[in-house]
Amino acid sequence: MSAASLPTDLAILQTAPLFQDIAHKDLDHIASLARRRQVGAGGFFFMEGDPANRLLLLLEGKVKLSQVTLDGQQVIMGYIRPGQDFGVIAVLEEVDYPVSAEAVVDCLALSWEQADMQRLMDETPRLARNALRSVSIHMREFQSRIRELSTQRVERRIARTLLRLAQQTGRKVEDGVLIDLPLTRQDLAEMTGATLFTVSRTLKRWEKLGLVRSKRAQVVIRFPHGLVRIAEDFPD
Amino acid sequence: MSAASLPTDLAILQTAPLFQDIAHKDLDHIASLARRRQVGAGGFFFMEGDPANRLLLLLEGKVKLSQVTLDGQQVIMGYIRPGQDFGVIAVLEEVDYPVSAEAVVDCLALSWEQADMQRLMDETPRLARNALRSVSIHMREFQSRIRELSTQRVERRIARTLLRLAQQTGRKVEDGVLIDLPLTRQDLAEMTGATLFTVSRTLKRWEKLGLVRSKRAQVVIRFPHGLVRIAEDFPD
DNA sequence: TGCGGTCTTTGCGCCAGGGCAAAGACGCGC
DNA sequence: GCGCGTCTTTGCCCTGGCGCAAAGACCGCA
Repeated sequence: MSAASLPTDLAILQTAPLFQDIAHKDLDHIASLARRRQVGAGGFFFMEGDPANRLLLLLEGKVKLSQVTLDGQQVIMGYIRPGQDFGVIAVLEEVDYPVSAEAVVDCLALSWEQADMQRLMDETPRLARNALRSVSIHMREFQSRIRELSTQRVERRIARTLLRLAQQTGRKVEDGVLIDLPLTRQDLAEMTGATLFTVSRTLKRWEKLGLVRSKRAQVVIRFPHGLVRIAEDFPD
Repeated sequence: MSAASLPTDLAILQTAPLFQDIAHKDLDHIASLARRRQVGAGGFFFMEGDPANRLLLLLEGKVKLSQVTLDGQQVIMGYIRPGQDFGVIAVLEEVDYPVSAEAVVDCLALSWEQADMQRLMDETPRLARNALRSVSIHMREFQSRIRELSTQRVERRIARTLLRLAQQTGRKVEDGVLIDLPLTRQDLAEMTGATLFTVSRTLKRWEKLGLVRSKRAQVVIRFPHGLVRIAEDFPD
């Protein structure tokens, strides 16, 4: 199951924020401790509530992090793209994953066992600091979402969410920026604290205004400035 | 301005989660690098947007962490109580504090400079891990709030918030649990994503049911179970 | 090429909770 | 003990967005 790292792995490790400024030879050692794991679209790397014992780094694909409420509603906490780490919480003992990690397309990831990663961090303090940065960045984003959910109305939140997604996983296409994820109305609703219906109506309205173009599970932003205007915090 | 650590400081450091499992002599060294800072009620330890260059540990008092939206609305991200750290983000270079830290009563804190704390973490890996845990705990709480804001209605969110506050800063009094903070309706609104008015109406309703007792800037929970019932996630 | 499952749209009704105004109530400082 | 500023309550109106139902649209698969 586990394998010696391939050259490609090392190349990605070098660009991953988690391993920023780590010496080349250390990186080699780190890579040798990793295990590769492939998960098909729809599969899970781990589930909310599982004991957190492995830290992961995505090499290929897209991973959705989400929680489920007791009455079954899903809430999407974010998406992970190649080069990003997830499950960092696994460095701490005695904790469970607070989210589920689902492959939304076919995925490939590296993973490290808790004890190994702890040892690595002890030997390479810079690694610990990088992990702290990774978590802090997520925290910032969560703070923004709390602020938005507390103070802004749905239309604005949807606009902001689309812009954020465009920035993170956007891909230039002929007539705009394609959000390069299978993204249903339902998904958008679960990211914005709205309902599927409201999202659908909102996108339709924007489509008529020429701001976006959308199909089944796909959104293209044609006129980002229009969305920015809607998303702006300024009182108009 | 800076001073040799007092015996009392050491005592608190030993109980602080940030310094859990740190050897006694290391703690001594850590304490010697700390600076003490006193801030009166209403004053600020730092403001949102300031360059984050000091990590703090609260010794006495209560600190409110909040953000302000561009149009001036405040959102409360949480309260810090003695023994807890804040501004941990200051370990990272080139970042600003994402929140403001206001003393809601007279406060006393220790603080460490960025460079010192980085060095300490390099020397004492356990310290880095503790910092990671501190941030992770906040992150969990933020995830909960996002989930709540996305899926639950106001009454429930207020109930949950009161229960959380009671657990964190509650003090047993004759007829229930006093939330030991100056806590206005406005504050509660800023923690729950509601309006001052809705909070006021809700508390009044609960007061009539005998669940709480409240005065100007003060709430006492008289029948926690009642609030729990309201806060439960179960579909009734 | 047709079938079934998933995703999307749209109409209609409804109500939780926001916004505003105005009148208390409290408590601190002088 | 008075006065003022802050906090709280309450009434009234209004609407954004949810809930539901039902009909389409799209896509992959056999």
